Amino acid sequence: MAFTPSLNPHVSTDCVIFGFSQETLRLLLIRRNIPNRLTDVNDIHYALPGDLVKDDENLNNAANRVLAELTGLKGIYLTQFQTFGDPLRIAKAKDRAWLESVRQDPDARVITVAYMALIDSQKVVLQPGSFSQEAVWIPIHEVPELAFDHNEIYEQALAALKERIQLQPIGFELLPEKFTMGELQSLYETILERDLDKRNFRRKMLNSGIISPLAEKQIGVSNKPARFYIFNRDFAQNNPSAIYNLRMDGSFTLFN
Amino acid sequence: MAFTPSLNPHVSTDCVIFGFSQETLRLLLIRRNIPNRLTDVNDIHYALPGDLVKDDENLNNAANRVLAELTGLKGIYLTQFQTFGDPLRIAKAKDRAWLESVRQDPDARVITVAYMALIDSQKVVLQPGSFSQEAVWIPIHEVPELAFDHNEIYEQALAALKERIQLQPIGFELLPEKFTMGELQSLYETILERDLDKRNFRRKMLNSGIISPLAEKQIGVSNKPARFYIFNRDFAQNNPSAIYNLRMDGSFTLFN
DNA sequence: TTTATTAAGTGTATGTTTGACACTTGTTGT
DNA sequence: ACAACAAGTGTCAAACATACACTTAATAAA
Repeated sequence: MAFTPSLNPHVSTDCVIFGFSQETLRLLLIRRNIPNRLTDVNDIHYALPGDLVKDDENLNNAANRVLAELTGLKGIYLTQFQTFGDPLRIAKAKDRAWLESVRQDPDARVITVAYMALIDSQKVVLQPGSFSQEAVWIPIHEVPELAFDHNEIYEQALAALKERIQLQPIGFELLPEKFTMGELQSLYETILERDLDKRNFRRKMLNSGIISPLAEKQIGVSNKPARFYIFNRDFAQNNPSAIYNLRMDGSFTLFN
Repeated sequence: MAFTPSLNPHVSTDCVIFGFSQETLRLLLIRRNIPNRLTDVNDIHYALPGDLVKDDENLNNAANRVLAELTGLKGIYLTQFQTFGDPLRIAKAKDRAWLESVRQDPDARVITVAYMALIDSQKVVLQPGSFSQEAVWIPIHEVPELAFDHNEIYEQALAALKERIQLQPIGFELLPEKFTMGELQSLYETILERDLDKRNFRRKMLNSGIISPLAEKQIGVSNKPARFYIFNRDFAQNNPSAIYNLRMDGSFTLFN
């Protein structure tokens, strides 16, 4: 029986992984050193971490596998946000030489399911990369030109993050267990790209019940030590919109 | 050169198409009459409309094509909301007999990019179906058991609709050009599954600037005729959160 | 022609939340 | 001691949310 080769596309996942440190939102990227045949100088290629989805693997598992291989972490906040499938999204790639060196068919169509991950970057010990790969944290305002359509994917992820943080208490995923009010506010200000009033922010957060103060305070800082707080994960799950001042009838308000 | 058959999955789009008529939110489904080999009685199978993505087609185009073939409509509100890719989502299908009758490899993996469409159901003249297919509007509370994992997809779509209508002025996509305040409120009440106060609803909608009153009123109704309003599409695009009482600093409130 | 029925349309008073704003506190470093 | 630094705190006015009931305009029925 004649077998007609399948024209089915490949399916991959790409992970847009956000971290937050030193008052800066950062992106975890893969860096490759690739010899450029023309210039004989090593080009540096950055890309979102990702991989083909395996035959027996569902999409979430594929994304979790990519994340775990890279960071060694499991149980991270990871959510699908959009699927990209332009027929030419791979063929249009600028680093075509590299593509040809890596794949049998550089023109093959690849549809990618993009995920957004939020991690406490302090937890991450970047894993030694397979191949000549290396993972690096890049501040979001310094993201270079990426492979394929990864710049677009990243931009969509950032937009999705900005939107979702206004609806769900996901900011805490980017902070350590114990955090100060200042860190929390700085995180929100960074993502939302605007200043928030310290007293109003504090009032809303505390009134919401979504965080609890600890007795513990900072030590060794050369100013008044800040109190630590923890995120009430259970409370948040039972009161999905708590931080947004949920009213009795379901409406709510966002932060000022 | 030996050719290894590709194990790549198929990729399809499925469309969850919502309409609103007679105070009821409805779903546009495909109905097939399939002879059941065992019972020799025709089974009725319902499914979400969908199709494989063609080689040269991007995902949005594929979804738009499915929608246009079914309804004859273009330029409809259509948005990707989630991708489903469990390896067994097709193989687990209950109507396996049908699957075997239709496809070479009933076990082949299919990853589907699900879209949500909102249409003014008055505009739709359902197209004569190809094959023994027929499109039908089913009230959302009467949705039967669907093919594959389509019940799950539909439920996710409904949840996404409920969430998005609280953030974006998309409800108008389900209404005719000219609508009454009562129709609009009824639509919101249906989707949000709760009653809204007539006076407060009216005040918020009008203050928002997102709709404008027309001189025209209902005729032939056996009660005080309602005024018609139109959706200010341009205004809404320039003021994305207008209906939610956007404050000067970006925060907003939802309907009460 | 009167009366009933139906849904549209309208205003106000009270409580809550927001938004704007500046000084004091507690720690380390000099 | 004191300088530097970020943490932490309270109030008032304006805007908004919530709750609530009667009048109006059309047709249908008597």
